[in-house]
Amino acid sequence: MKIASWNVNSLRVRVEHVSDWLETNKPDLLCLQELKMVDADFPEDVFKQLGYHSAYTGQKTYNGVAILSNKPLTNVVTDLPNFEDPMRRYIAGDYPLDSGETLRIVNVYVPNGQALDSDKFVYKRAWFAKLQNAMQDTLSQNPNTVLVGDFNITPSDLDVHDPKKWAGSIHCSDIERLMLQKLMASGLYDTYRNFNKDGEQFSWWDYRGAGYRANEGLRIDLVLSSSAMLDRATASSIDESPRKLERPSDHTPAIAEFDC
DNA sequence: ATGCCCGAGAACCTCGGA
Repeated sequence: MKIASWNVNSLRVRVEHVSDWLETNKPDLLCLQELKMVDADFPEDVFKQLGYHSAYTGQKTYNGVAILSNKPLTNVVTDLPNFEDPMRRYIAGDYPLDSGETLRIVNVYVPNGQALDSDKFVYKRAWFAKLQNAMQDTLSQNPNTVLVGDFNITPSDLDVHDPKKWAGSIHCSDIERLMLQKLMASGLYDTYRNFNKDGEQFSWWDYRGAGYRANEGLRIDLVLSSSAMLDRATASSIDESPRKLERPSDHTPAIAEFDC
């Protein structure tokens, strides 16, 4: 099966890109972030015509996450457990595997944080701490777990186009990388890095300046697999092709494939 | 250079993104 994560930076603007990508790549699960729309505007019918069920939680202007699936999800949760938050950044559900087992899929849009001395960074840390707690529970209850999303953290300098320029900055700071390592220490593995030990590929490029043209990117969109799912992983990649389209999202899909 | 570009929403500018 194929699982992908894509921050679309407005689903209203990108709905054709997403539809085309679904038709070409036929993922079993496509997790979206930054819908930037209320639930009433979600283009459920567009995806239904392509054979996809939709689970989503949106809001006006900002944030918003969705899971498109070729089989309906059950036990959908749209709030990060034990965290009061109007920002729509978390959605999870159970996906039925062919074997009869269940996969718990969790899709997150981690707060950006803006700068290490910002109030928004306080929020990022608090949000992430709750995610870590939630994932410990999720993993203890579901051996087959995959956590995907826009983490707004580069796991290491390999994931940064210019580590010197970004050193200590938001998305690349030691404190954020320790947060991510602590989360992963509960039993989650960077699936892309498992298959690409020293590959330097990015999933986001700034719209500004040379941006994509100069490959000035970061790898911040991740597919994290539980141990049981990593054992069944067969490939992981980043598909740059949507970033080359006209009026693209600044992110492009991160993908993992599993033998189940 | 707290800049560059983009999207949303409300007005032709501000906020947030990363």
